[in-house]
Amino acid sequence: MTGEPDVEEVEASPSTREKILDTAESLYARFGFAGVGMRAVAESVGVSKSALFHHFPSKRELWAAVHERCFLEFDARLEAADARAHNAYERLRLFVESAIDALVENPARAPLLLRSLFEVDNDEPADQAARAVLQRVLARVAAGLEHGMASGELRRAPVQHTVQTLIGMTVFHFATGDFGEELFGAPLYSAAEIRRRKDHVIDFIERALRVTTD
Amino acid sequence: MTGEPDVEEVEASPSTREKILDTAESLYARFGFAGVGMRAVAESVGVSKSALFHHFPSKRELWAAVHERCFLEFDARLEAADARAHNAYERLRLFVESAIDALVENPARAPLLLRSLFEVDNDEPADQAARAVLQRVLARVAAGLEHGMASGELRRAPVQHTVQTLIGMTVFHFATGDFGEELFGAPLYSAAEIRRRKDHVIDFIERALRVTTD
DNA sequence: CTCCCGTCCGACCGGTCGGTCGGTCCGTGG
DNA sequence: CCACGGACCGACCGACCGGTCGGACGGGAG
Repeated sequence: MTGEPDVEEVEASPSTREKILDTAESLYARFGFAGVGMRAVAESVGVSKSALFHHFPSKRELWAAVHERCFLEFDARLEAADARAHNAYERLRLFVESAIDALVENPARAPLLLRSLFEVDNDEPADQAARAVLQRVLARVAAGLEHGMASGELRRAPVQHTVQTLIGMTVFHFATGDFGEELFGAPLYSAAEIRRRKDHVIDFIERALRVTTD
Repeated sequence: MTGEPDVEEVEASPSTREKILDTAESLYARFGFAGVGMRAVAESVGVSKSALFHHFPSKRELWAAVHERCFLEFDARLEAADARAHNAYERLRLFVESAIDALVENPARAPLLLRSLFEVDNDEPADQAARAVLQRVLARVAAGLEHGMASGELRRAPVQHTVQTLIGMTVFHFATGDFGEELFGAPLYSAAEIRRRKDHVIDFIERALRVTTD
């Protein structure tokens, strides 16, 4: 239980395993856990189903691995933003910008993250590690908000509700792929539309949360 | 009363069909289309699978019927709110309150609505009717925002982005069932937490969108 | 009474699901 | 040279999938 025989990533075959994760990521993002069979993943990667089970012991663990990798990337972005910020409001702004950057860099991430937030896969032991990373990400955002409110830089508001609102404004928006494009009549992930989303979110949270001292 | 003109629904068997819709609604909300088999629905309702196919010709049409019923209820709420409002900001506030009321009345509605917004089931002919109702709901919200901005009651902002934000603040929040309760440490659907959510959303949109004339 | 029709059922169909198994191929170390 | 182990494959398993079919049951109309 403490430490597995083989150390972390052996990195012996970066190709196949990573390709499986990439492929499964986009498939799970589009169709969800139940909507994607191991055969579909294998065929899409270009390997046999047996090879897939050679790299991941079960479907659930593949799902969990995909999520954990996604959350880790997300966490790294927010951590960098955290360190770069000089005050609470700037931290909040950087959180939003880098979260959207991370979401936009890989269009599968938003739907994937959204699914993990509202689908009832929890209490699954295989997902535990990924859940832990996700909790870390959310705790970082909550801590940023709490600190800003305590110091008077941000308006006092229920922290968890604000976290939920921030997720809704960022993750949800970029998760509405086809529907969103139909609503906007333009590609959701174009540079112009991304910039507009960032500006809108930042404008919203500035008016709603920032305490103007000048 | 003897020979009634059977224009309305025959309503001969309100029991079974409605029970199927209710059961399928909560199952689809939790596990999605691919995650719920017809056997599971039938067993949960307490009828045979054949009876299920007697009332709905296919799984896809059951899915569509569940969604259409949900969206129609939603649309009725927003229509009532629309008629009750005396100005643009009050309309917006009533939209939020009645949307949350509709979401809270049946905990399956938020996840169901969320799924239909970001899952790629569109271009399915069976879902067309439900999609149309959904479009009507969104058009109503967009029209309310546009009218308010044109009359100067609301701050100018990209309408579609604001619609997305409103959905994110309401639907997404109540769709995060288990996860949300874990985050809040309290039942998401308790009266107190619902009130808090309403207050938070209304506070947010007031600061971000309302033009104060006084 | 018979006939019909809506409601519901058990049994069954071809196909797909996650997962297993035996075995092949190949690079590496002794 | 051979032995070994990781990567990979085709064939297969029982369970389950959406959907069909023939018939049972019961109440209302002729």
